[in-house]
Formats: sequence, C-alpha cells, structure tokens
Amino acid sequence: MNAAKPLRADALRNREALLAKAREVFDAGEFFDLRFDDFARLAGVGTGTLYRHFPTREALAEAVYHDQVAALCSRARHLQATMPAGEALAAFLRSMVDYLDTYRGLARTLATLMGAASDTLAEGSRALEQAVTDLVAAAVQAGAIRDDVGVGTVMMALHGIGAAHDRPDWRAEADGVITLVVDGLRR
Amino acid sequence: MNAAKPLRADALRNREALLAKAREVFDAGEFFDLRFDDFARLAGVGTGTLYRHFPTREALAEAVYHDQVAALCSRARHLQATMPAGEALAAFLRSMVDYLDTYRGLARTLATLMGAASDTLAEGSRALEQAVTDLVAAAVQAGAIRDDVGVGTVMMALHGIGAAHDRPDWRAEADGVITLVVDGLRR
DNA sequence: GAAAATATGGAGATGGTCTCCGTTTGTCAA
DNA sequence: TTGACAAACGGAGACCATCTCCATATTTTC
Repeated sequence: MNAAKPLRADALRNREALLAKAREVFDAGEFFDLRFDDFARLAGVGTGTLYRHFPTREALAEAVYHDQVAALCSRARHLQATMPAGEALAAFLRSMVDYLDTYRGLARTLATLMGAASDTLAEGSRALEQAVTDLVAAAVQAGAIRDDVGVGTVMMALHGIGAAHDRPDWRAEADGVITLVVDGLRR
Repeated sequence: MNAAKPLRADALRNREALLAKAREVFDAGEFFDLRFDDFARLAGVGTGTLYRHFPTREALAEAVYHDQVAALCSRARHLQATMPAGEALAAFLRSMVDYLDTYRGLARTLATLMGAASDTLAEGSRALEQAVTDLVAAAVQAGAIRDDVGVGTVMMALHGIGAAHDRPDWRAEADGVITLVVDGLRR
C-alpha cells in the first residue's frame, strides 16, 4: 500500500507538526472553519510546506482520521469473527454512531470525504465501505438479512448520518436511523 | 407570510429574468458550478442587482424550488387525505425519490438547504419537514407504524439521500433506503 | 566538504464573492 | 406634462481565501 518513500528528516518533522496541530484543531471543532493558510502559520510552517504535504483540506482530514478509520475497520473484522453475522452488522452500525458521537469532527469529515469521493482520495472511506460490504455479505450468506438491498444503501444511510451532523437532535435521530436500517434489513 | 411589498416594475422584471435564467441553469445541472457573478451577466443584469434580489446562492436556489417544494407539500397533504395513513407516508417517500430523480438539481439543493438550516433561510425545507411530520403523526395515530422513532429520523434519511446525490448508483440505493425506512417503520 | 537532491517559506498571482455609490429609471402629486 | 423624490441599477474595485512559484536553506550522499 505505501510506496517506499524515504522522507527527509525535516520533512518528516514538519509533517508531524502539521498532523499534531490538525488533531488539536479537530478536537476544538474548528477544523472546517479555519483558513487553511492560517493553519499553516499555527503549525509553524510556511504555506508552501502545508500544501506540499497535504494538497487539500480533505487530504489533511483523511490523514488525521486514518488511524480512527483503520480502528473502525479492524473493529468490524473483529465483530465479524466473534459474533453471529446478523448481530455483527447491527453491533457495528451502532458502534459507528458511538464513534461519530464521541469524535464529533469525524462525522463531518466522513461526510466530506464521501462527498468528495472523486479520484484517488477518500481511501479511508473506501476501506470503510469494504468493511461494511463484508459484514453485509456475511449476514446475507447466513440468511440473517434480506438480500434485495445492497451495501450502497447502508452506506447512504451512514452518509446521511454524517451529513446531518449539525441537526440539534443528532444523536437520537442517528440512533433512530440505525434502528430503522437494522429492523428493515431483517427478513 | 408575504409582507405587502409594492415592488417596482423594473425590479420585478429583473427578478423574473433572474429566476428564469436560474431555472434554465438548474436544468442544465450547472447551478452549483457557475460563478455567481457570471450568472448575473447571463441573466442580463448587474452583479449588484443579483445580490440585492438574492443575497446568497442558497436564497436563489430556494426561490427557484419554492414552487417544487410547495408542490411536494401539497402532494403530501393530498396523499394524507386520500389514503390510509401508513400507505400515505410510504407513497410520499417513494414519490419524493421520483421527484429527486427527475429534477436532479433538486437533490443537491435540498441537501444544501438542509445543511445551511441556519437563520431564517430554508423556509422550504422547514415546510417539507412539517409535511412529513404530519404524515408520520397520522400514521402513528392510526397504529400503522411504530411510535418510538421521530420525524427527525426520517428527515435524516432523506437528507442522506440528497447528500449522496453523486453516488454512481444513486437511484437504486435511494430506493433501498426508502424500502428500509418503510419496512423498519412497521410495527 | 562539496555537489546533488530535497525541502522550505512567504510574496504574490489567481479567482470568486460581495459592497459601494454615482447614475438611471419609475412613480406620483401637482 | 413635468418636477422631484424614491427605488433600483450596474459594474468597478475592495476583499479574502486558495494555491503556485522560485530563490534560499537544509539534508543526504559520495
């Protein structure tokens, strides 16, 4: 997956500084409001450097959440290995909402990434879709859920949950969507 | 709803020209890509005039789709009056997808408007939410659907459908979401 | 330790958004 | 009609975020 890239010492240092500051700003919930240039100054590097490491705001977001998304995917695999297929899917969807609730910025990020699904970006989002695909396939195989709705449908529902991140009653409504999806999926 | 506003003749003419051009551009699917200034020139008015009539791109979008949204709302009321409550909701949701499929721009518009739900804007989106609220309330009343999920949940699902407008397999996935919601809503 | 390769930073080009205000057009009362 | 006042026009240019370019600096390699 990663091409062998011997990154120069100072380059790596700056990259880390950028990522560190990005995480900080994410936690403060200001990531999407901040001027991208100012962000470079905050992290103590020049604008050029920022753009060289992360060509777009989305690329930076993706890098920041790469770990989180990986964790989600591995959680999906873990659930799939230790639970009945039908329950695994439901459990994963619920834990997904938990995650999004805890890391508020993540919801907005995922929605953005999925929206900008173009090109080679949004690698994380594709990984996630793959994980969900596996869960759904297994559940169908086991006869736990109907087979006439695709993964895309489930992804679309998740997308909606992310996209609506600023509705006042987000958590309750998100839980509701998952409930409908899970119940609707039953044969 | 409308304050008495004696609009001057030329003002009205320009307003109409703007709206006409906006509809045209919408149908061509270029509305969200076009420079807002260029749009003014296309319609044959100055930038100042454009901004005076429609302070933001969203305001213009809302004006353009005001009729469509009104039609949707009245359709909702019609269905509610002529069908069993449970079926009315399902029928409405399905016809909603039809609408969004036919007028591709509408999906993006609704998603944008719901996203920018701030302030007094998005009047249309609130009207729509009200219509859905009524449908859901009636269906619950009639015992046709469960009562433990709110309208917000349904709105969130719709929001997702709108937000995901650029997924390659949109139509099928949107239908899938509606199916899940409808089936999930059954008691 | 000098050349080659790699990275830096920030001034400025770019391009979209929006405002300001001198001019034009419409309205209405006399 | 016409004069005078209000309403609306339009587009030049201010403003601001994004992104590029390249002279300079740092690291690596030999």
